[in-house]
Amino acid sequence: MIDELTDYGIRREKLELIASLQRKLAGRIVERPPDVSRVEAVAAVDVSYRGNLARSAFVLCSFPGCEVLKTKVVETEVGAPYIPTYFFLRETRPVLLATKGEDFDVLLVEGHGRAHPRGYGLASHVGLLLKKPTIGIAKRPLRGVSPDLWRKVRKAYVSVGNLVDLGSAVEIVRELLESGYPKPLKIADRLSKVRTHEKD
DNA sequence: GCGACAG
DNA sequence: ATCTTGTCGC
Repeated sequence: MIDELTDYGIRREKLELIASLQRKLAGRIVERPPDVSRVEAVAAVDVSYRGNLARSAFVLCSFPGCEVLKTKVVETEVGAPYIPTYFFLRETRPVLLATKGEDFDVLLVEGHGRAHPRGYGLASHVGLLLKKPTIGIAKRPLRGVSPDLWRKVRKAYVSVGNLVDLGSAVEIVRELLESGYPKPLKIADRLSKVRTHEKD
């Protein structure tokens, strides 16, 4: 871990600054119930890694019903290491690249939103940057985070990213479940791991 | 005593 | 996440 930090030039002081930035930006997250009846398209993004390459898959589904309307896969260089609670440093770029130019009402992000030590995970960061409703979906909770900040829906830990409230997030996620996990994310996960290059 | 922690 | 064989458990 410490090697990775030095490799990427991220020192402890730097992380402290980033941590305070997260606490500051957390205050800009808007938690309110969207008009779920007007949600027609839900998107999801997931990222897989191979060496120094990050492969992001974007999936757009109808809502309700969850029929796949569009899929896309893009690749970019990995720019940061994975550090617990600083996951957004590594995955924001790949996620934004995948959603660039796309339209949707709600975005599902693989990772936490407010269910984070500083109330600001990847899903919140992406939601703030895109100014769009985002929901954080994770397979495990982060240590020391209040249970009030997330809801366990089958196999998924759901939390507010931005522009939604927890109740609505849960309501939306419930509609998309397939074997206990949001279908759009399952598809994105699979697509992100699909081979795109002959050399694979 | 160290480390535990989204992907 | 990714690397990787067989193996323990629901």
